[in-house]
Amino acid sequence: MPSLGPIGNFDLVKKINMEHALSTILQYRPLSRAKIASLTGLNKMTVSSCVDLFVQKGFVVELGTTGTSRGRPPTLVDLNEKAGICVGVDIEINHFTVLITDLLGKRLDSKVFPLQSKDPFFFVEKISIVLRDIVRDHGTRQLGIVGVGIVIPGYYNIRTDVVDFSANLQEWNDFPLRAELSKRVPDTAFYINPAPYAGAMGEVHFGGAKSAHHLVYVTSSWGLSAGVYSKGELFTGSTGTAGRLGHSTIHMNGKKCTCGSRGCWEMYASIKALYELLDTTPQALSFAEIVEGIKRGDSRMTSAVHELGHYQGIGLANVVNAYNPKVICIGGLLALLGPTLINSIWNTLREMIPERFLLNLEIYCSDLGELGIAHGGVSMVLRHLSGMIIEHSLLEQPKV
Amino acid sequence: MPSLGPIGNFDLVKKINMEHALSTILQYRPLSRAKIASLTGLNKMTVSSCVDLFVQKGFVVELGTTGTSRGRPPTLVDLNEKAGICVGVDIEINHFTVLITDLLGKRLDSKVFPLQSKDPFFFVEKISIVLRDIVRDHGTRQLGIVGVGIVIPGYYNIRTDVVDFSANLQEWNDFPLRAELSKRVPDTAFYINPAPYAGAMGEVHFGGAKSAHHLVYVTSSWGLSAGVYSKGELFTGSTGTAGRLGHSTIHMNGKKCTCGSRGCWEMYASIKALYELLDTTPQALSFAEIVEGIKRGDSRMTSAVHELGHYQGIGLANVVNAYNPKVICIGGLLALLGPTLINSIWNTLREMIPERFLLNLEIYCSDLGELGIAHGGVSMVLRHLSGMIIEHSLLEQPKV
DNA sequence: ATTATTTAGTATAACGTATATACTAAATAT
DNA sequence: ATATTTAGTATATACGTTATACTAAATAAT
Repeated sequence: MPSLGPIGNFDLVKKINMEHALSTILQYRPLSRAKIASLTGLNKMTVSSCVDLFVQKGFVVELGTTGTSRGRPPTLVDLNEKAGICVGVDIEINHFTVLITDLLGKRLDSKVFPLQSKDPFFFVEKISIVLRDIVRDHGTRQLGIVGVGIVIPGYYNIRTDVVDFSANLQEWNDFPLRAELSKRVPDTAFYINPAPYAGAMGEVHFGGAKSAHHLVYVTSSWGLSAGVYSKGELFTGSTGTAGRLGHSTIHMNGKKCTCGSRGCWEMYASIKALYELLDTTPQALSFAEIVEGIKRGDSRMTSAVHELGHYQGIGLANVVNAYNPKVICIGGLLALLGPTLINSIWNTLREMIPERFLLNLEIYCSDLGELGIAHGGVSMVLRHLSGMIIEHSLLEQPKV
Repeated sequence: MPSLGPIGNFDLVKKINMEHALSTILQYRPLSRAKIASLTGLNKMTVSSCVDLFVQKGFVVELGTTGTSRGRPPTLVDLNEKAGICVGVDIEINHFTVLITDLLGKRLDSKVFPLQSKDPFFFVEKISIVLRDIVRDHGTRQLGIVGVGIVIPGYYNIRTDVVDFSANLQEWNDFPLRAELSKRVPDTAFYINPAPYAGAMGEVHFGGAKSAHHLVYVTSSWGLSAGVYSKGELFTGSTGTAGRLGHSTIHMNGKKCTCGSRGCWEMYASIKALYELLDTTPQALSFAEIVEGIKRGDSRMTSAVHELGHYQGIGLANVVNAYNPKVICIGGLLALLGPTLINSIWNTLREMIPERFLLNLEIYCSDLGELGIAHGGVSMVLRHLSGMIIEHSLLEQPKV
């Protein structure tokens, strides 16, 4: 049975219509009250009462009028993007990145901090200091810190609310990340997701997959894993480890993997595999040099990437079969290989899957760059923006 | 952006609360109005007004009072399961099964019809006659035919509304099944889904996965494919072919498959593969005899099933990684192999996936039997029952 | 220049649903 | 026989949407 949500009453009606009005503003901003009414189907008065409340609380601002057509010129309204800030934190093995944005997701500041220890408490202490500074600097805004999106290099158990890594960073296993953060930085909303989930959300919000209804984002770097976004929300599975594709088998009895199994996709289609194909090491040949070589048309590197693309294609064929996405986005370092990679992926896909099942599919490489995953963290926060604004708007409403 | 649904007004409030009341009746029936109020959080008067409307329209009946506790004895109300009927149609290659149930999904009648031709029009004409008879016999009930759930041996494109098979039954490709059915049997709701999707819904509604939030149902017969049920709804993908796992690669460069690719799961873990392992044919050794042999403890057959289970396990490990389900249900003929199969599946899973990711997982074989898939078709209809009852209840409401 | 027309937005009263309060109904416990 | 408890109903109230009538402010037409 799908859960039924809240019961119907005046509160709910008000909230639903505020949500309609606000979402429309966020999507079409700036626009007039009249436009909101026609877009949403809401009554003019309903729109006015909602918008006026937002304006009164400072979440929405009235811009001037702009008379283009006939009749009384409309008063444009827009989100007050300064009414609060969002924070995205991208944790990697040796460092973490903190990104601060306004309510539109525009970068205000970002900073990289080294992680000298693999102890999760070391990270928690360090980020707490950073966050407390941010709260001090921005806490006076109407909304203060809307939330903090934490992106972790592994999985987070959404049932038990603890970290669920396996191989790398074993020290983090079973660490109650949210609880430890909340203890140190109270009254702050934390949203925690694995990197590929954040990547998917970032692409939908900021990247090339805007408003895609069915997206699979594949982080391809030293490891491989996927974030699945479907019909407006993440597909997490029962505990939050859906999309753990790096260790799915594409070649049983194949190469031994660090995870203990054999023939994992990761062994054939990650950067590690690329270096094996090139029979060299990152020390001898940096990844940037490979990217450069591809652009130059270096034949040895190109053919290695083609072979890598073939293996990527085998795994992505499984992705197509499993999730039937509309869009596949390649993220991580391998995204820099661009069309060279994509082409050979397509070649393999066409060999493996009947044309019929490929008609509705696009594949592209992310171009959000360095801060892409941190922006994904911000998008996890922005997803809750309208709910938070509505909550604040209904707070302390003076009874007449 | 998640779509925002209807705007908030009195109609919506009424519908939401009717939905709460009715769903509670369906789930806890029979029960009193007071109990509905306490379970839903609705006001007593709200519950009364909803229930009274249902009773007046004949969808809900008042049973007698049952005084157990102190105080005025409650009046129990229950769904009037005779207020309409549901139809499930399970199409297979050579025949189709029609199941008629009451509003609780209880079998009223079922019948198997041969399919002498592979022409989809042949099927459509034949089922139309059957359905028109059903309409004639049951059309007078309050709801008439709530809907017809059609289960097809392949995929259905939910974007273009046409059949999307590939290899088997190529004649059906691009056939606009819903349109052709609606043309012949008007004013009837048709719900069309592939067999594994229906299987998943059937298990959630009638089988061993009741109210599971994350289920993957794997039909294992001559082919393999999966239906994914997550958080109260099917995971369909963008066109409706998600879960096409029979042709996902578990052994690249492996056995050539009928689909043109190589190393498909289906080549190693289906009944076809079992017969290859046993080096015999269905003519020489029926599947029923194999099932019998397993129960008897026949060592040759048992070891073949163990090996089959190993290959099933490899594919199911990929299922666990991809979808992170709480429950995996094995359906189709291989479900009859029961614990023998399940045990070796578990052995392989434990070799391939860290214990941490298996803690929240159950695997079982479906025991819904012969009519399981047809019941899945019925569950596709029942999913719309409360909505349909509410719609009918609000129809022709006399204005005061 | 004046008037008609068009579009934006507001004021006000009516509508309809939930809800609180007071009530009746019907049982058991004292 | 009375008090108490629980179920369910009757009635008045509260409140957000909504229809109607209105004001505001622009352009187009005369």
